[in-house]
Amino acid sequence: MENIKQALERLLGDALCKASGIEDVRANIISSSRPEFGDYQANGVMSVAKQLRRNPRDLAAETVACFQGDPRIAEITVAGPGFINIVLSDAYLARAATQALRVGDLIAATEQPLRIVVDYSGPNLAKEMHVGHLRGTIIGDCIARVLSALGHIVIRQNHVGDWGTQFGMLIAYMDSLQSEPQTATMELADLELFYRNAKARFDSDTGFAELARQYVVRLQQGDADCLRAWQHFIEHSLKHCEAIYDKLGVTLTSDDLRAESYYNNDLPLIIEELNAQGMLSVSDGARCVFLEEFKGKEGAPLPAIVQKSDGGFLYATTDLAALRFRGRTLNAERILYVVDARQSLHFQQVFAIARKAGFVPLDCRLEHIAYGTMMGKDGKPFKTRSGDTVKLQELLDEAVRRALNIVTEKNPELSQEARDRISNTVGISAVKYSDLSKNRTSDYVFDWDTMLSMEGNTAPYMLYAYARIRSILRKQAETGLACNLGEILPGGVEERALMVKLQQYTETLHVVAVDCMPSHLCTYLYELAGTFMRFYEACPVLKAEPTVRASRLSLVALTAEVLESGLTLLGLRTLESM
RNA sequence: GGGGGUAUAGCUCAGCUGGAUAGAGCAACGGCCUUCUAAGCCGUGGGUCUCAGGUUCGAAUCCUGAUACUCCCGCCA
Repeated sequence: MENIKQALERLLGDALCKASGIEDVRANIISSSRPEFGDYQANGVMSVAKQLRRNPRDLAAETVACFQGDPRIAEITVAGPGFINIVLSDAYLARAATQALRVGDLIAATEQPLRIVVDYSGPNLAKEMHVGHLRGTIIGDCIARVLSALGHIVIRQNHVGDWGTQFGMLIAYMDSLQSEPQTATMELADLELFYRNAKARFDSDTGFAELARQYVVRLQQGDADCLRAWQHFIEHSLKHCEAIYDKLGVTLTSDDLRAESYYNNDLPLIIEELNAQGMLSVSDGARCVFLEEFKGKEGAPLPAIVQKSDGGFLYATTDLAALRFRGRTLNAERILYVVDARQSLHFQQVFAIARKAGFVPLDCRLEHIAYGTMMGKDGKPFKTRSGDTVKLQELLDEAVRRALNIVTEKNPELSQEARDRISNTVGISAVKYSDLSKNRTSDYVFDWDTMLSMEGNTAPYMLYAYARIRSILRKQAETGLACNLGEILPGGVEERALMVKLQQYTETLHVVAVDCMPSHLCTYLYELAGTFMRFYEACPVLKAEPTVRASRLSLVALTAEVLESGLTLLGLRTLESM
């Protein structure tokens, strides 16, 4: 269904076409930059006027004259050098809010549902998840939730790293501990330690290193003992991931797993197909694909290596196999790779090769949803003092601990159980929000205080707004007085502002679905919460006279629904009280 | 050497793709709890949008150049 922004774009676009005599011009509608300019403004007239060398104010006036009128619009005026300012009618806003509350469909589904593969999280199972895995996991999860809510068919793919040389080393090490099972179990409990110990042994003990290499070969040849050991290790490591997903509230399940090893048998076929199409070249013994659009130094062609000189395959090969699977078997129409921005060249190459080789249909959209690198406070790539990464588990524990301190300070009367429950939600939400609210594409500075801050533009602010709302509705229920929810009436400025904001929820989600920027949803929800807070300060609900009370209660109920929906799409849990 | 990215308030970041007086939060200062949760609300101060040019009615946004930081560039993922 068309939202108001789309409707304005269409109506004023038509008017602008008539006034200018040009087909296909955009009215360029945005929500107004300042409240005195109305609710929406059209910025498109001026660029068209420029094109036609016409006076922009005259063209704006003509556009308004050509505008056929619409009951949803109360006022439409030309302003400044050629802006068109639009004020929505109070009656329409109240009616739209009433309708949304009554029917409960806050989100207008897309008119063109697509099969969309979202590849995200993809941790390396050789190690424990660290803070660097946070972004991809929660951004991907948010995007998947939003696309799904808009009616797309979303296929989540967790492309975990479970294959390659390091696994030979790890299972060789695990076997070497077989004689002391207790040590093995203990070390496996701390994957990071296990990896470090294995690596140390690998680096210092040449005999062990040789053994590890043999394990890799045996593993790839399908040796049953090796596979069993590998399976054991993978299952163990996956439990770590699942514990994190569970704690984070990420929707990924074991059904979404499609590990690197899944494509193992496809890898030789990829080489064959590329070869059959004449796309392969051999350079220094390695099999490469050279594409014209990628140039290295002095215009020299830039290779993408798909098979090493020793016959081994590389991650480009695996990614090609995954693309082929997604294109041909999953029948994806859009494929999103939520992966670190540093891999952008890699994906450009892989996408180009896959297209040329016909692994994916021509009209399949391939997008690298790149996110920025995590930096230290010094502006250099992030490392702790000891040179390690911060485990994701540690970050989440610290977040919950800090939240508990705050909860205890603010609400000492609450039971231990209640404080634990609240601090768990507040702490985890704060971590997720502080990441989601930043521009996905920029690098970001990892800092405990920023990451775990709970004031201002943070998840706790929005959870607090939500809890206040629930509290009003609870109090109303406690009075035992009947109050018919449903009819929302035009009200004062704060109520009006809230209604305007509420009906912008759908248009926000459509933007997020296109650009895959969860930060836009964060900004919207933050503004919605702020708008509600101002309404809350200015407009008594329960103490208002009956007609106004019923209307305000309905508005409050609708705000609760939108906030709850939006926070859920961000992947945050809500609280009834805090 | 080639290519990509970033540079906005003391700090962390927005800025809807060229629009109106560049916005938030934190930090600082001041005001608001006998009224639905003060994790809140209102107000004050804080800016050469890295620098230098250019394009035009109009630039933080586009183009050119410079500087700083960062990432990637044939057998790791």
